[in-house]
Amino acid sequence: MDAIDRKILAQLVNDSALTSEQLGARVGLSPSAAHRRVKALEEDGLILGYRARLSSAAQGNPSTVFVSVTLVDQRQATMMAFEAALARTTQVREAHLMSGESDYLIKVLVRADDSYERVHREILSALPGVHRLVTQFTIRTLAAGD
Amino acid sequence: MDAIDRKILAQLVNDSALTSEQLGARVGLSPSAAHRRVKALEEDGLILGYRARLSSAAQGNPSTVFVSVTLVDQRQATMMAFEAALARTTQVREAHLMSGESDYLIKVLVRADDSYERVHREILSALPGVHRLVTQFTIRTLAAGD
DNA sequence: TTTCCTTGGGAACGCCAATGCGCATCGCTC
DNA sequence: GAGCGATGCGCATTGGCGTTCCCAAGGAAA
Repeated sequence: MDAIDRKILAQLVNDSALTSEQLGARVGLSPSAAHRRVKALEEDGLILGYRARLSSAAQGNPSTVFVSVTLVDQRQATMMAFEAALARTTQVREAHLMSGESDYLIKVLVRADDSYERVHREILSALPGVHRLVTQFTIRTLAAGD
Repeated sequence: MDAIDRKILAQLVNDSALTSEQLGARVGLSPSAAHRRVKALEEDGLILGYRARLSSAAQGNPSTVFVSVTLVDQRQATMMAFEAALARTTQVREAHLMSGESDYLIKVLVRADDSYERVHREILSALPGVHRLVTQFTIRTLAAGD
């Protein structure tokens, strides 16, 4: 991990469809050297994989909702069951165990052809161990991060 | 946009390094047909691009912090200046204009070799138009979403 | 100084992306 | 119901790029 590796990672985070030739030109390396670096970064586990970035339309023009979740208790079994159920939902895109008032902060994407009322009732309220849900609606998202 | 296109998008979101042959096999199409579909999805703007997914180590083993931001006022100039400054930071990975108490909810990644105290003092507090910052720390992140 | 190790560039090889072609299917029109 | 255009498939081909080889250059250790 030197300066060139960091430049390579920065480039590939922006656009992983670059050819080795283009990548090499941007970081000051020959195509073969750049390619070798990338392969090494993959094998070292620094690059986990590659994924397509979808337009908002391709995701159903979703709106983002943040929900603070409080569980009925903080026993390990309760938390594990809750987290396992979370992983099976498709709407929950992020989940963080939080310090402070509530237990979890989750980010939920609600498709435009769906309703938050339904998601709240059928999905979120149905999660095991949920005691309280506090919803924060977003008006506009600036940087999605993904 | 039919069922096959949706399957293709689902595959490429998970792994965009698939060859056309692999992709075709997974969605029930020949390599050439799968390739044509992908190109069409790109040209229609449904696929915005491709990016590498980095390991936590490659990002400096960061911890996630959510910050609720209240601005001094909600004049358009104030909000635009704040948002423009946000876009220039590297630590802020997500930003949402929110309904309710505070104006923005932002997700901040703090590298393990950095300190939130410094980020709070030198970066967040320095953003233009900031009136109040309320920080929520994460203990553990389950699904990063990106 | 010699040797080894790392990392670079250049070139050959093989695979896959990219495209043209023919054909099947579907839907519209007469 | 027959004809026709459009759409989208699979197959085959080509060319570009990923992949891997080899060799050279530089630095560190002996």
